[in-house]
Amino acid sequence: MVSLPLIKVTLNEVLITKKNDITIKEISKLSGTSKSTVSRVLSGTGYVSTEKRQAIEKVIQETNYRPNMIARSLQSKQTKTLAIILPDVSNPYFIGLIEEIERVSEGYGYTLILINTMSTGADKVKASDDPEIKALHTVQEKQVDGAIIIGGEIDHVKVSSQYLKTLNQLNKHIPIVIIGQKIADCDVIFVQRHINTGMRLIVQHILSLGYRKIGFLGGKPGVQVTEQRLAEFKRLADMYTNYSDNNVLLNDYYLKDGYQGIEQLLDQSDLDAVVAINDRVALGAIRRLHELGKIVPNDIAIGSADQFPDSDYYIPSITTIDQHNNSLGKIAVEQLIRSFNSQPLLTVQSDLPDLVIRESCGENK
Amino acid sequence: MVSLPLIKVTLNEVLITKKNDITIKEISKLSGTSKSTVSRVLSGTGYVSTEKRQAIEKVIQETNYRPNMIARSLQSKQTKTLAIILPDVSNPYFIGLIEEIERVSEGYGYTLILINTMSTGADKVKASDDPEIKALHTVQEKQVDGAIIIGGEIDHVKVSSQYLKTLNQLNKHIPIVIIGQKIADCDVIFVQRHINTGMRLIVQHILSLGYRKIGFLGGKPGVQVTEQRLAEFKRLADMYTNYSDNNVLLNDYYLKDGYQGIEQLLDQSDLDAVVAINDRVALGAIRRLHELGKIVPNDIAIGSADQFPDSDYYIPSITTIDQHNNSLGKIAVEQLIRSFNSQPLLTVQSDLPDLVIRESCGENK
DNA sequence: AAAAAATGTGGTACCGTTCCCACATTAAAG
DNA sequence: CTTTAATGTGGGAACGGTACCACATTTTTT
Repeated sequence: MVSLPLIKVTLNEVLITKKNDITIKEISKLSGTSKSTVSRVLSGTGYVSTEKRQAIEKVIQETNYRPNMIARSLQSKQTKTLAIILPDVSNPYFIGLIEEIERVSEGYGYTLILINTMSTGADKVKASDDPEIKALHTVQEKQVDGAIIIGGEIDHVKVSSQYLKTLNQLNKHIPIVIIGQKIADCDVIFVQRHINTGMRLIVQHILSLGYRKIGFLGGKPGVQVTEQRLAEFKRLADMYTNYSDNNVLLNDYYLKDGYQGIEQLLDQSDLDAVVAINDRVALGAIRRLHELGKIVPNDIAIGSADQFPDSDYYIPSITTIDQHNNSLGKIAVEQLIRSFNSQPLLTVQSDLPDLVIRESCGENK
Repeated sequence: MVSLPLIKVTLNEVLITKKNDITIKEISKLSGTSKSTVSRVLSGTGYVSTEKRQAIEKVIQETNYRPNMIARSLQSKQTKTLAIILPDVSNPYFIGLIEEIERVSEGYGYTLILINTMSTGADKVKASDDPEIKALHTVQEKQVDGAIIIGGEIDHVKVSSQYLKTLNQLNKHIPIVIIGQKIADCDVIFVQRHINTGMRLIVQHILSLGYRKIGFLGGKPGVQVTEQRLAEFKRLADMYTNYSDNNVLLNDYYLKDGYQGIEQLLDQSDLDAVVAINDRVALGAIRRLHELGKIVPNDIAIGSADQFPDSDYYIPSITTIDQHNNSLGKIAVEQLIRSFNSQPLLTVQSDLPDLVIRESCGENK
């Protein structure tokens, strides 16, 4: 099959003068002063005569000079850069967080390095090939001022000891914030959600509507968020319904997991309501049910424990929990900044998760 | 209202030893050699005796030493860093691109700096406050090796001259790739899609199903992609249907634009099919129609010109165009790398956009 | 009017690397 | 057994800034 030229790239003949940027030395020459004086003008500290200041500013203007942050960082030992490490940028949960972290960092004058660990195609042969450990190495090498880690290895119930060792080692040199549940033997700063509250809200809502045959769908086994939500689900289900392990199916967090999982779950158990781990899984399930001729919520109710964007536009719209995830991003950055300034970290207060009642669980049964 | 403590942050008493990283000098001292020899071991170039090499490697191992990339960058004049500048990370079109760009960059040994220009709350008072110009300044200061720009100012039909000036100036020093439609007086590398083909495919599909009263919904006026798609739509609609300007409503790219827009569009014109600018707008429209008691596609067909993830799970699933957006990310990075190596840029070939037939346009009318 | 303080300016060491060069030493070639 | 080549090693300049210090000039205080 011949593929036609679709993507056009303009061949440009422009010679790119690589990094021949103007330096502070040249500014001083052009303005008839010294490096020191230019530096003083740049930083706005120390004494500079109005005369020289204006001359220097004029030259800076004309030459489009901008200080070289690399040189500055080498001297000052700070890069004004934060790193964010996460396993999957395309996950809506992370996207909101990235956006928020970027926004807040920018406000404090920090630039963001993005490391997507799932992106690595490398096989996990040597420990140094582990993309998550590699990410920590990058953080160290690039001399970032602080790092935020979300999900991935540290989110597992059992964290690899090699990873934990590297993490603790790194944390001696640069402050690290983890957005996730606290783990033992790890002295980094944790910013965590109250997982249980959200799960309780959605289960109680479903119970209040009269459903008593409730299942649990999705989430990767061995991951903290999954296991904690499941534990809370079990606790409540045990209390108020006829709970059985057949009511639970764990696989993963994606659309396809809801899509494939719902069928299997209904095969192994007779249910009238299902709590999905998040809106994506819920959507997958709803879609599959639709194809099987079952209407949500009339034939079966689907609730979700974690709101993702857009789910209010689905048909049916999804009854879910707003975990106020994005606020975690702001807090994470702020704790990092406090840490830079040797300010004590605060125990932050925030709104509780909210139940968002929409269509997918229906009205009273 | 009292807000209960939800987010817990562990107060850690660990003193963070700021950036007292071990240096090459200390490695040389500990191993009884010189800076030069250590450097040679690190880079794997030049002559080093097996004896000394092993001694040095042992010390490196024990001390968890990692070379300081900042110092290295200052000397080598390359940072092994790329910047990606875009207006809105939460836009699904951009997310796929970010993921792909990160993946490919990582493969080439480059780290990614993420700059989200819409995130800035700053008012556009002075030109230097313009977040997009500020982003270019960051790129210059951070000495990145190359930058990729997607959307935003350069995607407008009329680009601000101040911005264009800054962009061209920057491009003299570092290679820039723009993923978007070519604009005049701009010598950066462009990677562009064939917008028209996709629009033609979806319109032809809708025509082939028998619809003749076709509208166009969504997209920000003044933005190239919108205007080009609209122009192609008009051309085809003029040819095969009874076209009127009332059949078109432009607003923006988001869910709410489809949601609000569809009602207004149907008020001003009697339509039996609508092409939305992308799947998000399509979903918004479908949701609103659902609330108004109109079934898609039975009462009205909704097609889309740009596929976003997940839209195959919607009810109804959306008939759309796969623009193969993600491949643009790979190409962008590769052109940048070629540019670093002074290799000529290639006119890349790629698959044509594909029509993805699903449910929202129905079968034959 | 002299002393003290405030203001203004350039020189130089340093940050942690790499790279070039000079100098040893050993091995191979004549 | 000398000459040349290959191998091995450390010293020091450079990258582009900042920060400290010494010194010169002006202004203020006593």
